[in-house]
Amino acid sequence: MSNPVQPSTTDLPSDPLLKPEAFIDANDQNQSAELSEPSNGSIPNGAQSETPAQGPDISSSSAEPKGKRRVLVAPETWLPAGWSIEDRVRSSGATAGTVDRYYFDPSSGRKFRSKKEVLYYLETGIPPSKRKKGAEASGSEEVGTGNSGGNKQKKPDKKLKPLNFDFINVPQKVDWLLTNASEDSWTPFLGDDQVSGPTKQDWAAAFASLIASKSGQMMY
Amino acid sequence: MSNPVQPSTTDLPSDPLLKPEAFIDANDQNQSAELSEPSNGSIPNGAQSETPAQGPDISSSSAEPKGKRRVLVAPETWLPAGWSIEDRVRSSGATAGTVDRYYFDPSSGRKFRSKKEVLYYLETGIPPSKRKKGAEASGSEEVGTGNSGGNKQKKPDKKLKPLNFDFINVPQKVDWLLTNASEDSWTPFLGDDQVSGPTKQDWAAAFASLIASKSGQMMY
DNA sequence: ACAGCCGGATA
DNA sequence: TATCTGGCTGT
Repeated sequence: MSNPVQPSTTDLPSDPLLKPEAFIDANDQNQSAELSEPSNGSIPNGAQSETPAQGPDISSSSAEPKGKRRVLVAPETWLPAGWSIEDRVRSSGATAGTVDRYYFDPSSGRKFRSKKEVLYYLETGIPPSKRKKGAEASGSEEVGTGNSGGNKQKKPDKKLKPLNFDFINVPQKVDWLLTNASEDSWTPFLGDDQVSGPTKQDWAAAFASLIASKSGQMMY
Repeated sequence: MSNPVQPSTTDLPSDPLLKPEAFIDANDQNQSAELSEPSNGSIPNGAQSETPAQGPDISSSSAEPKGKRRVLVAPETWLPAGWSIEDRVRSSGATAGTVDRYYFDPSSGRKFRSKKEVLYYLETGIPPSKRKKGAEASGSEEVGTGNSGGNKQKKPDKKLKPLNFDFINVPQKVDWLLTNASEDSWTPFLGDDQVSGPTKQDWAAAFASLIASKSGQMMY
C-alpha cells in the first residue's frame, strides 16, 4: 500500500450499497384466529435491481418521512445465510473510488472476491486458492434460492474458524440499534455491552443464521 | 528529428481492425504525462480526425520515447485541451476487436473510461469516486461543456419479490428475544409491539440481510 | 457505460 | 501470505 492513510480493520467511510440475501416469502400458514394487520407500517417496496447502478438516494435521518422513497436492498438469492458482504473502496491509485465487493464465509473464515468464486466453492467445496489456472469449472450456474439439501457433494471444510459467538449459550435478548441510518449499519447490544469490532461481524453472521433458520423455512 | 521518417506522404496504415494510427498503449499512469504525436513534425491528418474545432492545444515540445505510444485522436469538442484519447482494441475474448475509448488527463494522470466519467470529473472535480452508488449527491450535476448531448442512462429493472418489511423507514432499534431457547426461536420486538405472524419471517429475512451486509461498518 | 472478475503487484 | 490496484472482458 502506498497510501498512508488507512484504518486497518475498519471500513472506510464509503457509500455502501445495498445488499443481499433475503429469501422467504411469507404467504403461508394460517394462524389461529387472531391475525390482525401488523402494527408496523408495512410498505411493499418494489423496485429493486440486481445491479447497483447509481441511485443518488440518501436517507439522512433515521426517521424519514414517507415521501421519500429509497430503493433498498436487492436481495441476492444465491448467497447462503450467514455470509456477509463487504464493500471496500479503493483509496488510492488510478482507480480510486472503485468499490470492490468481497464475500465472507463465517463458517470457514474464507474470503471470496467474486460471486463466481463463491458459487464455485459452494458447489465443489474447492476454495479459490486451490484452483489452478487452465482448469475451468464445469458450467456451474446459479444455485438459486432453493438450494435445499439433496445433493451435497460439497466436501467438508478443512479448517473451520469458529465464530466469535457462543451458539450454546446464546443471549436471551439482543438489541440491534441502527447506529448509522444512512448506511444501514446495525450494532448489537447486550444490555449495556456493545458488541463491536470483528466480533460484530460474527454476530451478524450468527444472528442471520439463527433468526433466518428459525423464522423461515429455507435452509442450507 | 532523430526519428527516421516513415512514409513520406500522408500514408495510412490500413488496418482491418484497428483504426488508423491507433496503437495499443500499455503504459502506466504517469503524473506528468504529455501527449505525443505519432510521428515527428507533420501530423498525418486525415486519418480519422473529424472535428478539429480548435487548434492543436498541445505543442509537441518534448521528444517522445519510442518505448510507448500514446494514441492521439482528434480532440472532442467537449474534451478539455490537453486531454488525450486513447482507443484500445480488445485482443481476446468473445468481444475481441472491440474498441474501447479511454480519456487521459495529463494533469492528474488520471484515466477515465467514459465520457460520462470525464464530464462528471470536470464538473464536480470528483474523480470517478462517488460514482458507485447512491451516497452523497452533489446536488446538480450539469455538464455545460459544449454539447455533450448524449447523456443516456437507463436502469434495467428486474422483478423481485417484495418483502413485508419497510426498508425505507426502518426502525431504530429492534429487540430480538429468545422466545424459545430450545428451538432458537427469536422474535423481534419494537418496543412493546411484538412482531409476529408472517411478518416475523419477513423481518427475519430483512434483518438478516441488513445486519449481515452492513455489520462490517464502523463509525468513525 | 459500467460492473464483474481475476492476475499481478505490493506490503 | 494477504491485501490492493490495474485493467480487461462481458453485458
